[in-house]
Amino acid sequence: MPSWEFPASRITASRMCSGRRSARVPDGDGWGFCGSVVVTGCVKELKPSSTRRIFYQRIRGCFPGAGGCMTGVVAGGMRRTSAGSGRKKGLYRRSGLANMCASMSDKQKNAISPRREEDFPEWYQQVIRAADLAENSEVRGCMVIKPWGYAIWERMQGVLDRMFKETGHRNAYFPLFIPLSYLEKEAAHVEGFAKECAVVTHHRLEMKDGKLVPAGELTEPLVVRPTSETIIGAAYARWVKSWRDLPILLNQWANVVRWEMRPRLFLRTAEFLWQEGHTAHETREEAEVETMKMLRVYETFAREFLALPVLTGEKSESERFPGALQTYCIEAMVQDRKAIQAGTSHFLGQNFSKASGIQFQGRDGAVEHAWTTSWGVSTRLIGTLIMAHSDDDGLVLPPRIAPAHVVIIPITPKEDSKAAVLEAAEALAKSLRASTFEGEPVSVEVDARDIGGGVKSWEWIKKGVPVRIEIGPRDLTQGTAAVSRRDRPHKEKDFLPMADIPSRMAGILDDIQAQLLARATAFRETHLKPIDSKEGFYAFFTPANSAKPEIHGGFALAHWNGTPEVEEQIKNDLKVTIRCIPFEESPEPGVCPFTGAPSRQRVVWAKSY
RNA sequence: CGGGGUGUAGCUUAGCUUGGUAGAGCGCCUGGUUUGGGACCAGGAGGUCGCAGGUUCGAAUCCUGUCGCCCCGACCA
Repeated sequence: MPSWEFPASRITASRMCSGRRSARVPDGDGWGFCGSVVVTGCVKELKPSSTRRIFYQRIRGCFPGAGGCMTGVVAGGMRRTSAGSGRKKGLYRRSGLANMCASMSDKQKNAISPRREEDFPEWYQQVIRAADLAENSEVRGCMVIKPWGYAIWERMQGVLDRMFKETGHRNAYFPLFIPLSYLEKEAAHVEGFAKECAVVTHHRLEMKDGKLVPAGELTEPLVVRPTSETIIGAAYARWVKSWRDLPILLNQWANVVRWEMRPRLFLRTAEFLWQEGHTAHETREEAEVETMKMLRVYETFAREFLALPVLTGEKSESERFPGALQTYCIEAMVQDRKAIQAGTSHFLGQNFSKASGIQFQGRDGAVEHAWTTSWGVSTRLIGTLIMAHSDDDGLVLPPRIAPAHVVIIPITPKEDSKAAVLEAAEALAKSLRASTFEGEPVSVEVDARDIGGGVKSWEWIKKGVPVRIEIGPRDLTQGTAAVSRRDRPHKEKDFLPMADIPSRMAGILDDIQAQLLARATAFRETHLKPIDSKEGFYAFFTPANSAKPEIHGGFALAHWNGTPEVEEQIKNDLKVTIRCIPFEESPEPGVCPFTGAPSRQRVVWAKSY
């Protein structure tokens, strides 16, 4: 086996025009390498104006024993060999080529390639793939949520559902299809959702020339729900007659469809899973209290279970839910310092009750419109979780939301001790399951598959299981087991007395949970900055390398004159928006750095998902 | 919708300029050796080269059309 030497520092990740993951090296010759590197096509022109045409060239080397292929891009002199109309295969051909090879001494240090700082969006996709959470479906924008990903969602559902019940809500289910006319009822709502609706126009298929074609056109098209305010509003209108019928406090777990232009797994998909709470109240105050109460539920859930410190506040007018009077949000910062709206709670006023005719006779006998709210979180929380905590070895799950707390990996190098090791592993699993964490039995997986121990460990690292326990023959004689934590470097392991492990597990899990929250909080604090000048603001949000922006920026706390025009300008200039107007006990007045106009308080600005 | 790319096995892809039996690595299967951190050896399965026409004795390769996907923009609680 040859050894692989390469100046790894000179490779940086680059998103090529083909969209494939690559590595980039400076052009030049003479980088020695040994082994087979397969050169494929040219993908990007480097210096079109140079006398010698230089291109980045995508290369791919397959290295025996590397456990995978390496991709890279190398610059070399290229020539264009053919052109013409139509599809061009083999447009570019290799003529000169700088030698290159990826550093194999650097291989497998991390499970995920590229690393976060190299290419955050690509890293995100690779984490999902490595942890086996989900994959893209054949229908653009839709995803298949695989068992491990769905298990996380089920955990979220379980906790949230309990919290909703504790706050007096019950579950119900409303139809997927909404009559087109319902959506027309609320003007702002139409405006907000019309552009991304899937519409059902037929109810039958007929065979024509061997092809199935839609037939049986509907008299009124049906919209696949992008959200359910209108159809639930229609039901509430039927149900509410008297003030005694109020409040109605319902939630539904459902899928919704919004035809997104640019889907990303979990973050923005055409179809996604969520819960939507819809309540109707007798008074404005009651509805406002409800809106805020559910925001607090989300905030608590994010902090206590997902280990996500979230900012809470109100959305500016331009970010408000279409049809709402006020939209409140929880806003998280993820590791590329961007903001992500992780949940929203809307005070809808009487807009929807007027649109749907939710009327009741009040205590004074007068007919009034109900006051409604809606609030929701979605599978986007999974994406948020991934981007907030995961590292270059894959997913990192907070124990309180992890589908499994512990995985036990029996190490069975010798046939004669194998049975004893497996038995010990099962015994430990049993006693662990008898112990509790947060009032629930500790959930344990025993991975007894007959494959290499290293492979097995890495699989669970990538899946983000909080605690791994290895048990081998040596442990049997010593009465110990090797305990590793996902929040610590993967090589680190504590040999704990096996008998102590069940009683200590809850403490370990608690500590991991706390560490993740502390880490995420410290990260956010580091990248949350008060900014008072326009120059400082623009500098904060301008990457040093505009061609391939590095991770930069964060949350800027800046004053604002309160007008949408300023927001619009900033958005156009920097792609930065107001994420929320934080709730302030005592707002600090100041001066809008963009206009010089007076400002009531600082607001949170950031780039966002 | 505009601009730019791309399509060969589950994944990453070679082959195309110059037409002649479709190759590789990873992954997968089988057997053996292994196993305390991403194993090795041997054997094996897997491809109507996106689709449809055309040129040709012969097309992954040339031509025409078409579809999908990716990136940038527009758009987006």
